Amino acid sequence: MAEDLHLSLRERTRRAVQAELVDVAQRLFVEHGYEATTVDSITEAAGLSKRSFFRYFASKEDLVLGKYDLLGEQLQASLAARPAEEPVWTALRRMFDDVVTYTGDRDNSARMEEMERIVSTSPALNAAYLQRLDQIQTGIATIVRNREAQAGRPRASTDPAPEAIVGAAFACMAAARRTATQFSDQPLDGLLDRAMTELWTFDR
Amino acid sequence: MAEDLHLSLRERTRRAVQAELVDVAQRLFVEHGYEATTVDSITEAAGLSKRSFFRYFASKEDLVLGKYDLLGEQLQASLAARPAEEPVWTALRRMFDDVVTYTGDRDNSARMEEMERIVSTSPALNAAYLQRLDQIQTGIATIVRNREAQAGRPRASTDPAPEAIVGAAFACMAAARRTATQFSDQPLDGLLDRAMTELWTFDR
DNA sequence: CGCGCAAGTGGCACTTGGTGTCAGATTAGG
DNA sequence: CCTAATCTGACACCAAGTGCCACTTGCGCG
Repeated sequence: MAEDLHLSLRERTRRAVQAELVDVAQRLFVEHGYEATTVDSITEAAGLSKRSFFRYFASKEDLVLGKYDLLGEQLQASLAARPAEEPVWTALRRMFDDVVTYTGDRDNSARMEEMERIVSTSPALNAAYLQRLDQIQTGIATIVRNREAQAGRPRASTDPAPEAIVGAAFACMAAARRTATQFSDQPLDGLLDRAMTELWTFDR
Repeated sequence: MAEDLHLSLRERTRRAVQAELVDVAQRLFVEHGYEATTVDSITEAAGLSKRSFFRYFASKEDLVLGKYDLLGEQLQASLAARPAEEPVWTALRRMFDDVVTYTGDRDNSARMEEMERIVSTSPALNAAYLQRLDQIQTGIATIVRNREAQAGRPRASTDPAPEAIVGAAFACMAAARRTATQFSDQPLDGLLDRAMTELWTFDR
């Protein structure tokens, strides 16, 4: 990792410990399941106290879902970088490109799938996951509002449309992801394209 | 309540106790907040043991969110009752009519709003709420699949569109609800109509 | 009517996630 | 090298659940 040379020793060790904890925990989760793996057993396996564990992660969930905070910022940045005159739906589709290529990457996909199975297995984790997705959507929606204003189509604050279309885009993503995990031969980008295109072909 | 005369005494007392617990708990939640209200304080105020509380509700969350299970079945029934030749989007809009009129009812709206504020205030509750919504959507999506097949447009199981459109409809509902709670003068049905109509007017 | 069984209840101990506190070790930086 | 900020482990503590057991209460049945 060459991207954190500028960080202090403390920060580097902190990240190293954090990564190690995620690694150890993930192994245990795969072996025994999320709920059955106690924080104590993780700390024991990693060789630090329970109290210190909660200094690295706010909660057991946070250890699994922490990366999604980063994802949110990444998506926001991607959308903000899109040209203002681009249609909203297209911009949202392009915004997803990062995560699509990331999950398509062979190196990460194995770990990712494991984690995904763990998340979808545990009700508590799944709930927390949906919560984070919801927060991300809220952030994206305000960017869409800005875009609309910038493109000469200002939206009243009583107009639910921006939140609605962002929610629709994420719904397409969720549907595509679920289908992709169920039928592992289907590539995610194709499914996402399909979902986001077919949505408009429904008759109403 | 005249609808449970046929139930046994045990079942009736059970429901009565359950309702009473919800009532007592809600009062405490409003006064002190959800997290700050312990199960012990609820059981103390209601006059039964903690152990029995968990025989009435699987969890503290369940006390607040239990009714959403009912809502899910209700929505499924509403959608299933819609004529098969009706466009999907229209059917989904009509499906929401029940919940719209229910929340518009002056009697329930006060309690409902309180509960909604409690749910949106507590992260844990909010997460569990989203989880339940997600499950409801999954159920609705299979019904949409059946409808499509029945209307002579069978969908392959690798087609993410049904989940996507259901998710889009629920996204509109969520956006409308949020706007409605923020601007209390705006009626929910109008906002929902607006969200579900405007969604298609976005250029792409 | 009363008897026996199923179901409901309370009390208690226990597990697990998570927090407050404090005293001691470690590190940064002048 | 010394001091102040930071990190750590240990311990006590709280709240949400669960398992277990003894006890009571309502229900069906002869």
